[in-house]
Amino acid sequence: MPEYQAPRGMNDVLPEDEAVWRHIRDTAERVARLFDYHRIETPLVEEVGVFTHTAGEESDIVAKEMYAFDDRGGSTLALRPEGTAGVCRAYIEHGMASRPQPVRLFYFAPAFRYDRPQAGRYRQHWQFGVECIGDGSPAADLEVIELQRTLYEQLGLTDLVLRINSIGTAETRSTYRDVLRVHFAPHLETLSADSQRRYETNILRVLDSKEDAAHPAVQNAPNIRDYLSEQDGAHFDQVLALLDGLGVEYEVDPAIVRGLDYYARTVWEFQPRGAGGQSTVGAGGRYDGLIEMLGGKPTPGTGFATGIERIALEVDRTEPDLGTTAADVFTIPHGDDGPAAVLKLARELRAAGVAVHAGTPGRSMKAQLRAANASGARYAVIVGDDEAARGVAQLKPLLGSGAQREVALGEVVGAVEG
RNA sequence: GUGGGUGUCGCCUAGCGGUCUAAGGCGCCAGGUUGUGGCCCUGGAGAUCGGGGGUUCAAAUCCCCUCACCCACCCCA
Repeated sequence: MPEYQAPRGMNDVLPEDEAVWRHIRDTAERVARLFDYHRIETPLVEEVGVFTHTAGEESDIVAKEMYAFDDRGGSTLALRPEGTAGVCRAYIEHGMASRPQPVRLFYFAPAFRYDRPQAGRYRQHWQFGVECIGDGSPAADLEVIELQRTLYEQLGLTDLVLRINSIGTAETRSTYRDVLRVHFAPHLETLSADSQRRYETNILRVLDSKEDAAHPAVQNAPNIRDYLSEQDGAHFDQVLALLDGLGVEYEVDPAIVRGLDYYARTVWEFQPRGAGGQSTVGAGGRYDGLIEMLGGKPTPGTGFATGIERIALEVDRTEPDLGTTAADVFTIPHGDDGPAAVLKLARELRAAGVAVHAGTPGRSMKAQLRAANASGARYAVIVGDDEAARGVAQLKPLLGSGAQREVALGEVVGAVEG
C-alpha cells in the first residue's frame, strides 16, 4: 500500500472518469445558458459566520459536518459545506441588488462535509447549482425546477421522481413545531428512541421516521399545510398549478422538511424512483430570509444544487459509452534524425489544430506501432533517417484498411486534414 | 456519530493454518532476424497477502487493534 492515500471520503477523478464528468459539466453549463444563468465562482472558504448564521447553529452541516479552522491571522474560516450561502454573500458584497432582478447565477464547485463516507456520499463532493435571486414569485420556483428537470432529461436521467413540499416561513414552522410537540407529547413513550431524540432536537424529522412510519401518532400528525399562512398556502398552490400546467409529474411529500434554517416555502428533491438512502440526486428550495440573515436587504431567492458524483453513478448506468478521446496523429520518430524532424512536424500539425501524440524515440518500430494502434489515433506518421534526409514522412492510416503512403513533410498537415 | 461487511501485483481474481521461495487473467515492458500496428506465440518486470501487534513449531489463512472502502442508521448533494 502507498504511504499516502487521498483523505477519507475524498476522491481522485482519473482521466478515464473524466469523460463522464465532462459530459455532465458541459451539459449543465449548456442548460444553464439556455435559461440565461451566468457562472459565478466564489472562494472555497468563507468566514464561518456565512454558514452558521444561515444554515443555523443546530443544523447538521454546521453542528457536526463543517470543516472549520483558524487561519494565521486569527480569522475563523470554513470550507464551504454548500453553495448557496457563499453566492448570496457575493450578491450582497457586489451590490447585485442594483442589477436587473432577478439575478440568475450558477456554479460548479466542490463542497465539503465531514460525515461518514458511503457510495454517493463523500467528504468532498462536487455540486452544480443555480440561484435565482430577487424574484419571490412561484414562477421563479418553477423556472429553477424546470432548469433542473431539463438538465436531468438531457443527461438521460429519466427515472427520477420530484418530491415537493412547502415548509412555510420561519414563523409558521415555529408554530407548527409547537403544534407537533403538543401532538406527540402524550405518545412519547411509545415512539422509538430515535424519535424521542428528534422530539427534542428536530421534531419535524419525527414525521420522517422509518421506524415509526406506522405509528398512529405519526400517521395522524397534523399536516404543515394546515398551518401555512394564507400567502404561503397560495404560493404553494400556484407552484403546484404551474407544475401541472407544464405537465411535470410530482409527489407532494410532507416528509421533506430540509435541515437548513434558511429555507422557506417551497422545498423539493429529485430521487431515482424506488430508491432512498444516499440517492437523492439533487435538491432545492426557496430561501427568502437568507440575504437578510447575511446583512442584506430582505430579498427573495430560490435555487437548487445537484451532486455530480450522484449523477455520475446514474449516468454510468444509463449511458456507458461516452467515447474516449484520442489524438489525431501519433508520431513515430526513428533513427538518429527522426526525432528532430518529428518535433518540427508536430509543431506544424498542432499549429493547424491537429492533436498530436508524441511517440517515444528509441523504441522499436514494432513497439511504437503497437503503441500507436492502442492510442486510438487516426494516423501514424513515421519519420526515420531516410525520411528525414528526403524531407518526407510515411503516413499510415490506423483505423481503416487504407494503405501507407509517402508524403512530403510540408504536406502532412493537408493530408491529415483532408 | 452508531451497528455490520469487505481488504491478495496497476485492475480482476485463486488460495482460507504447513506443499505459498503466493497462482492465473487483463494491463505494462521486451522479443518472434534485418524500420511497420491491430490476432497469435515466448519471455520479463510487478504483491513481504491494507497497516501494526499477538497466538502457533508454522499465518495470506486464527485473534486483537488500526486504516480504507462498502452496507444500514443518521443526514443529505
